[in-house]
Amino acid sequence: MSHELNDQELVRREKLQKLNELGIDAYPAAAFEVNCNSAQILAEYNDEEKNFQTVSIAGRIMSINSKGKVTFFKIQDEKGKIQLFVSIDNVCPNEDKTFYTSVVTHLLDIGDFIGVKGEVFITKTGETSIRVKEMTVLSKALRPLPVVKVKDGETFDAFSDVELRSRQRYVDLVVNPHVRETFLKRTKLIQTIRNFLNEHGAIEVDTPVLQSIPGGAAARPFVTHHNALDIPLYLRIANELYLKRLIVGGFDFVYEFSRNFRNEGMDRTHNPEFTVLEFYVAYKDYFWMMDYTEQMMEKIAIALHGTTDVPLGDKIISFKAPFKRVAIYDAIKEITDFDVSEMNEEQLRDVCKQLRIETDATMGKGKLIDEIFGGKCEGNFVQPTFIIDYPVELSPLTKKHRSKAGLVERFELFINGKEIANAYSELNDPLDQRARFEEQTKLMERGDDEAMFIDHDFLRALEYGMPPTSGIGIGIDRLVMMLTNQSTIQEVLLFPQMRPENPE
RNA sequence: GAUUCCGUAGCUCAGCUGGUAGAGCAAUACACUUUUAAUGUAUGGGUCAUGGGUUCGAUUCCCAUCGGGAUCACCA
Repeated sequence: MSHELNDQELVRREKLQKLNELGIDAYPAAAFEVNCNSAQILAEYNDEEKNFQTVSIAGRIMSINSKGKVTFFKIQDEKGKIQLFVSIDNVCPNEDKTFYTSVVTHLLDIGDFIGVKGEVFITKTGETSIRVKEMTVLSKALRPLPVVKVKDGETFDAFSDVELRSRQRYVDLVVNPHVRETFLKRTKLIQTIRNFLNEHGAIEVDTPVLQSIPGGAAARPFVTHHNALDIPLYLRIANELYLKRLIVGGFDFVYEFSRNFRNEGMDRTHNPEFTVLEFYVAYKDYFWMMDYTEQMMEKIAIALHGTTDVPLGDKIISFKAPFKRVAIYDAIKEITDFDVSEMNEEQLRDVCKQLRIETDATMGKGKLIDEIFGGKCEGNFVQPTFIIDYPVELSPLTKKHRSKAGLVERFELFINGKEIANAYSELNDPLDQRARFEEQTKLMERGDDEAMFIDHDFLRALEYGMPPTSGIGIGIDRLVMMLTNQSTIQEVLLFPQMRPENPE
């Protein structure tokens, strides 16, 4: 990709040339030994003890403020920023002052990486700084970085264009500390979950991303083709059926952070590829899973915020366990005043009409209930709430309710009106599972393009016997959104999907 | 997919009812040995997203295309 160079880019290339002429390699091969970082110095420097007198530190130049024979730089390393004090006499102790008058004052730019050695001190204005004795060019930047300035907490000229920020996340991360914070929190969230699961004996596994039957969920898959086998393959929409096969195989507690792919619309809460944590635990039911999920959520909130009260927009979300548990029929009754628990398909259609919910002929009883709940109810559950006991039609992989006819042992966790997790007492009766798949086939014939495919190998596995098991899928991207106070998914994905840029 | 708004310098933005563009930061040059949104003086930088149309003349009005945001629909 080439583009016409603007004036600033031309100047930087000339500077690179001049560095070369001075015998300075702007992209040296040798490692630069670092012995501390900016945050350490700022936190631990003691002006009386005079520690940090032989620091070696590296980073990117974020500002240059030349005052003649003295120049101040701010460099940024992974932990933050620190000021450098570079004076002509410190950096050029001998007769030859070329390094200062050419390199320091003319050939370095905002964005360049440098390494410095020197001693820490406090300037007249009270800023902890490094008095530089040696300076090494580590990498010359050929494009100008956006310059964001901050004073008294107010930000000037913020790099804020969403498209630029998403396409050039590397720039976004360099100049926007809050963006970096968000992604560090994402990592911490995933680590917290992984530790939590591992502490309880869970085994992390990898299952196929390329599947010949895209199962475990209802969604349109991406299709690809395998040349050697000459068969279509699908990018997974879920990994559920594979994890259950592992339960059959005798792993009693398995989990996977699964990148799933769905060929559907994109908006502020949907990206074509997204991350779901699924885990399955043998000999447990959905009640156990609710308890476990609460504990996990509470732990995550504390890990990221130090407290269970987490700000989200103008609300505070309390992740303090236990969470409220509401049966879906009770939720619908409470909010819409309709008792749909005994209704048939026709009556449900009538309710939808009264609630002004659009329906079509392909929708069965379960789907209609789902539409009512999704359209009128789910937005009401701002504080973490388990919605439980769904109609069987909606849940082809879920065990029938132990006491309530027509329902299954399923819950979804809602936070801020959004579905965060979906969990079941897993269906392990192979005959029932076969019947449910056949129901799905009927729905498919009726025109429901979200109905599930039959996976015969999965049925075979169940026929060998799967212990009673509870499993859950948790939308990690959305959970990160909740815990980092972000309203769009692209703010929690390092590289959200975008249309390709026009070739130049 | 539908509706709507947006696209001007490296970044953030002005540009009223049509007369080929401005600011701050960044950049260049000079001055300044403790600055901190440093300061002062001077200077350069733009096919106004792209392609058509209307017009004597379009950054401005109209149409199309490309890219993005928001809202809605579907999905997690």
